[in-house]
Amino acid sequence: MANRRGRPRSEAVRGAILTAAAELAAEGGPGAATIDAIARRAEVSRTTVYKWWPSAAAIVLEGLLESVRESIVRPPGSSTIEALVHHVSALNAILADPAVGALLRNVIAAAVGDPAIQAALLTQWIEPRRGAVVDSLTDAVATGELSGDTDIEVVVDALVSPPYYRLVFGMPPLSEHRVRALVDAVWAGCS
Amino acid sequence: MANRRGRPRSEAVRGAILTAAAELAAEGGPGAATIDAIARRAEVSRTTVYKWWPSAAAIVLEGLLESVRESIVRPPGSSTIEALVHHVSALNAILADPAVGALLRNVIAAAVGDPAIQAALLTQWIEPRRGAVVDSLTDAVATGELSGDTDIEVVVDALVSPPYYRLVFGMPPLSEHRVRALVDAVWAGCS
Amino acid sequence: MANRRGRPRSEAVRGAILTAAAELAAEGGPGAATIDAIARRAEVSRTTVYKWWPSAAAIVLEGLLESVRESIVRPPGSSTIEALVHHVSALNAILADPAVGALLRNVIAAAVGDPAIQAALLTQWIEPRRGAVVDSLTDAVATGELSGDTDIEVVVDALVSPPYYRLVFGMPPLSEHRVRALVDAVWAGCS
Amino acid sequence: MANRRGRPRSEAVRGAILTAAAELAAEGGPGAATIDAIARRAEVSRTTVYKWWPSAAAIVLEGLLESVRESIVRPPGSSTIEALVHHVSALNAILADPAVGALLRNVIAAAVGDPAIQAALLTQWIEPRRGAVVDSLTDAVATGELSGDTDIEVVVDALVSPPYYRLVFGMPPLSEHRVRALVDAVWAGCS
DNA sequence: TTCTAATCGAGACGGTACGTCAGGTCTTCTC
DNA sequence: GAGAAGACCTGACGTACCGTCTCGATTAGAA
Repeated sequence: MANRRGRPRSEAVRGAILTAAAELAAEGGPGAATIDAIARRAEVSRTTVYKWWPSAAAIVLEGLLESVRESIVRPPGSSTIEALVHHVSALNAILADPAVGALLRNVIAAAVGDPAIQAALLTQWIEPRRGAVVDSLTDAVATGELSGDTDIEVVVDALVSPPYYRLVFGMPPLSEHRVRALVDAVWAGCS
Repeated sequence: MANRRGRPRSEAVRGAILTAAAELAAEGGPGAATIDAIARRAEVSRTTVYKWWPSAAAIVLEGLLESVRESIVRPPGSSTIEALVHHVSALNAILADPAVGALLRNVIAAAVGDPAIQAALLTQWIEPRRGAVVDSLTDAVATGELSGDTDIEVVVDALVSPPYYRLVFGMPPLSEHRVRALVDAVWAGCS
Repeated sequence: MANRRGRPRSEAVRGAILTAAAELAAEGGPGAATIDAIARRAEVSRTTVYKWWPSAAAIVLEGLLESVRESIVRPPGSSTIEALVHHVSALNAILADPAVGALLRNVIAAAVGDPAIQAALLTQWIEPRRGAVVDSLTDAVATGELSGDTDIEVVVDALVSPPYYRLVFGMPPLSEHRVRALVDAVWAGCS
Repeated sequence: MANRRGRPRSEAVRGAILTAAAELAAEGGPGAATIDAIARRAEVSRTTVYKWWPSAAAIVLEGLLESVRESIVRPPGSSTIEALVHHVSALNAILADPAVGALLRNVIAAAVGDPAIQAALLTQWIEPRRGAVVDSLTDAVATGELSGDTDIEVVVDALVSPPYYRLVFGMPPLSEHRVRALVDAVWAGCS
């Protein structure tokens, strides 16, 4: 396997940029996380930033995805309803976290009007998470827990959209108790 | 009756600005609806725009609110479930409308990082609509259709957030049939 | 003689405007004496100002001319040299006065690039004063005090330009003693 | 020898800006030489102009100083009076030149109300020129040509201020013959 | 070791939009 | 008809950030 020639990319620089972007986005909103400001805070040349990312939002998104890489695991040996509660609860906790929530809001704002961010957000954030819920529900249909003519997409929507909705509009996040109530109601309604 | 002094505000100018902002936001996203561009398209002086609105997003929001002023009416003589279907269906239709949906996405993006827009969006758009649903559900509790310990906020969230979720992330809107399935499931789950 | 119709022009308004303009010009230089600022300080409508003067500099000039209307009188029974000293000394005193000097500097700055101000400044300020000196020198030629081939314009220039020069470039004004030395030298040189 | 890092400053850009400013100031007066107009005519970005100069007048002044860098040389082997005639004549010629005269008028106008321009004008234009005349006169005192109690400042004022005076008030410039007469008269008056 | 290719840093430059200010014009009402 | 009040347009202001560019300095593997 051939090693590249030339000076290798500095991991320290990459990390400093991701950190700086995350801090700025969390503190001052999308207006603060400009490429200029990121470069200044990371003590890095603007040129270097432009070399690796196309926009400030792309940096924030990359940091966001890196910080929440795990967490789509279904607890082994759990019932369907428990798996759903687990998933929605975890999602809700992530979005309610002030740091992560602020980052995601910034990325969502940037996705409007930047198709690249939009696509990355969809394929790298939304779809994996939906997929996990879809899997749980598909299993439930297979075992007969759920009727075969259940519209799974609708159920997923009802389960996962409330946390996003509250985040996006700046409403207080759902409590653990309400998450439980939400999943119970939806589950009861379709089983 | 006291007549105002000075030259009266031109309604033509206001209309041209709202229209221009709506067109730009629908066409090119939040990046396109700058105050400069709005003033140019409306053939109006930039200073005039600044005199009446604090930001481009405020213009878009005002136009949006003006264009969907009605539409929170509960059809008379309807059952609770019918009223809910009516409401969610209407909401979904509004958000699925390419023009209105694009405008709202822009406003949502602007609300991140602009507390004034955020507050206006919440009090003038979100809350009235939630209120209508809350009313229907409160009536249902009063008539015994719904159990007294139902958490109404949770039910509202489950009903109204999916259309926003799909709009925000650029997913295809819910079909009429799926709206019906959503309301049925949630209703069944909590009654 | 028929009286004019309509409301007569308010003398109070005119005075307030002239005063405000003079104060602003003296305090903050030409940048401060804008029509907006003058109208604000005089507590007068901008429209009214525009109705009577074409520019801020015109107001300052009018106030300036009004404040130094007299002062071109030759002391009776004086010799030519005494008359010259009197004139240059008076001119120097006027220009050295902080208030008047500041106003004149403003008007001079405005005259560059405003032909109307330029013409008014020349005919209403410069020429009357030069005329007085020219008269004294012409008399001196007539009485034989001065040679007939003296170039009077040159002598006038040498006498009156230093105070303006020092005002325009912000140099300290001539002392009374130096004014005397100046007139003596020029007089000695041409007689 | 240390080489500079970064992209070197474009001399072409600097020259284009100075030229454009000079042309605009000469043509249209101080109102025409705005930074916007200069940038447009020089086909240069406005931000670049702001990077190097604080105001339009500073550009005009820099161009002016550059265009008349030489010209304070005393002709070798000349008598004092010849040196004075040479200097005043050269000064008068410069100020009478339509291009240079217009530029200087603009700068003078800008110096009122801009202390930085005022100071630069004084130290970089006025004082070097006065200094040359002062030197000639000091020499003359040393050689006994001039009395020791001559007030040199006064003599300098009498010699150099007339050309400025005529320029500033838009009067026709002195002819060569009148310059000679001026220097002769002042010299005769103090020797 | 030297060459070579890449990263990284510094800074100039052309742009676009920002929000503000002043100059003017016009319209309406009041004295 | 004078004056007040205020809407509107024009155009320049100075700033911030964008993205591109041209350099020099640094750091490695490859020749």
